[in-house]
Amino acid sequence: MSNNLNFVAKLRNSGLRPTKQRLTICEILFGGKKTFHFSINELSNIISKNTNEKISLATIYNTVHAFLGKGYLKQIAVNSEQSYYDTNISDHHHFYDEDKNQLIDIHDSDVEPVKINKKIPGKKIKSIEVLVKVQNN
Amino acid sequence: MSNNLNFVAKLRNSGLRPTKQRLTICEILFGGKKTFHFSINELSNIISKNTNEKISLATIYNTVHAFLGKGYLKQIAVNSEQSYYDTNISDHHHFYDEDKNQLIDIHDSDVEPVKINKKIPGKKIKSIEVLVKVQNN
DNA sequence: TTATTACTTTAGAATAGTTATAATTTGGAT
DNA sequence: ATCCAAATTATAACTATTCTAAAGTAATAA
Repeated sequence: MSNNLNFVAKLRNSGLRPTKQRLTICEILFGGKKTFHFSINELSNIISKNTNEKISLATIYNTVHAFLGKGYLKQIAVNSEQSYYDTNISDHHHFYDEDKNQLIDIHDSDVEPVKINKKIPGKKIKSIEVLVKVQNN
Repeated sequence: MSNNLNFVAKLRNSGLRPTKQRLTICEILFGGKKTFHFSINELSNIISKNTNEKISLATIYNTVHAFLGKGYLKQIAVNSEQSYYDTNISDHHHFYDEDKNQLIDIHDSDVEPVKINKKIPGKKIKSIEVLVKVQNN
């Protein structure tokens, strides 16, 4: 609850009304010390467990999409039946544990910068994502 | 049709019965000079257009999964409503054109090798995929 | 305040990709 | 030719996501 005013400002600054639902979701996504990865379903469960409020799935989808659009979240490319998001929007990459279906950060210091020596005419690079799939050995 | 015997051998070697459907799909996937990317839906359309046979969707899914499991295909990590596969199983990476929903190869010579200086205990690296998202500028 | 308006939330329907089911067919060994 | 396990098939079921239209709420101006 402590960051509430910050979140109100954050939302207002980006043209999003600070509704109760959005503030609750902000608190969960950005109110902790650590960043984390989540799917819509996982976020929904976190909301249920940590609050008394009930936020509809539609709103969760809407909010996550809005936050994505504003750059407050990053979407992570994994092959999975569900989409994964990251509250850590800084440049970094991921391990994907195929046994546990779990994402793990690779700190930027642990990867040599990826250099692409090719361009596509008329296109600009929006993001570079490295996914390292791992499995039990 | 020329490669038919090769495909029969290829399938037999991996413990898959060389059925008519699988041979047809082999011909389409591996019979051309160029490798390519496809979704299940696209593959289904290619089959319809290029052959007189009708292969059920279930079989297409089954076959693609079987080929994936045998390492004859690679799955590409993209955020999309559908899964993408690649007949080029060599190490290489991709551009993803978000405007056209289209994958484009990045030849290995166009990327510095990605070096990961971190390990996960008990896990081995299965693949390293770089996805460069591009959009119109 | 209150009224107005545009934005949000919501439940539930609709959609799309994928997987499961159960019956039929087929390949390959005997 | 016969038999059995494997493969194919149509279709049902499932799951993630998006859409819809109605009801609620925040911001603004009077």
